[in-house]
Amino acid sequence: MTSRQARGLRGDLFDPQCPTRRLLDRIGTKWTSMVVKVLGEAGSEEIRFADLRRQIPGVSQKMLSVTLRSLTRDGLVARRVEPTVPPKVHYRLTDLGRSLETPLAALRDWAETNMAAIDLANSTAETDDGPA
Amino acid sequence: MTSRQARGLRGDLFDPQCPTRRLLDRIGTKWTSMVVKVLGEAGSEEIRFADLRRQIPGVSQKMLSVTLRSLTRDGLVARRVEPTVPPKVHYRLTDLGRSLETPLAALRDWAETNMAAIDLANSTAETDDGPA
DNA sequence: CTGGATCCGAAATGATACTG
DNA sequence: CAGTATCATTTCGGATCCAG
Repeated sequence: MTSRQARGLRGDLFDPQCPTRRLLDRIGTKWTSMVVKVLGEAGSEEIRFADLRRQIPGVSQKMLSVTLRSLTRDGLVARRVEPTVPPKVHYRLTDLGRSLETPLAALRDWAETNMAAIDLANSTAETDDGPA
Repeated sequence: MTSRQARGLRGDLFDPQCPTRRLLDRIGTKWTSMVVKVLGEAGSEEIRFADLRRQIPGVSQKMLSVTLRSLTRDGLVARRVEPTVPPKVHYRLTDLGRSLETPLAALRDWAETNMAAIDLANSTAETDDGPA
């Protein structure tokens, strides 16, 4: 291992170990932000696998499973199994997961405010009919 | 090619009102956040392609080009060409791009604060043994 | 110097079937 | 119901070559 971390590399977005880069790698995956959002809106209430899937249209069983396992491993989501037949598995955000909601909400807010501008920029670039 | 625009038949067709997903698609790509950060730290100063590349260790010429083109098309980055020989191309954040810095900084702050907890959760889960 | 075009391998995603 | 395994497809990222 390098000693770069010990050098106080916190802001170094360029290091593969940079926390921001790694965080973006995680929440940048297709379904993660949606899962966090759905679980976040549920507050401290738990949601079952099937319900979660129903609330995230388009997600496959596999990808939801993969996403949840990743989030659980990261300590952002808590998983509780009811050993019944058939089994029921409940998910909820941990405190750590809930703490992510604030910056994620800021990003969401920015997105909702500015995606229209981005779309406009895209359509403008396509037609290239900017002001003469 | 319109790789991002021409795909809307499956992924986000059901979710046209969630721009967050699309934003994360963009800033989640490997080099975007780095480019935004470098350009952001430069303030309103422009940075040339080669300088940008030098400040982002590991980025290939192609990916920097692709990333910049994407950001430019999105209206987050402004591109100015000096028609000299050899040509010089300068980049800087637009106002829209700079506005993204705030939520991005919030995310960065969260990452720097909490990635250690995520790493801890991971190592705990891996051994499933827990520290005695 | 800039950056587009193309080929290739790796990783993410998705569809389907199967297990406990 | 929840989750895994397998296979096919798509996308991403990197290397290289080529053009203005």
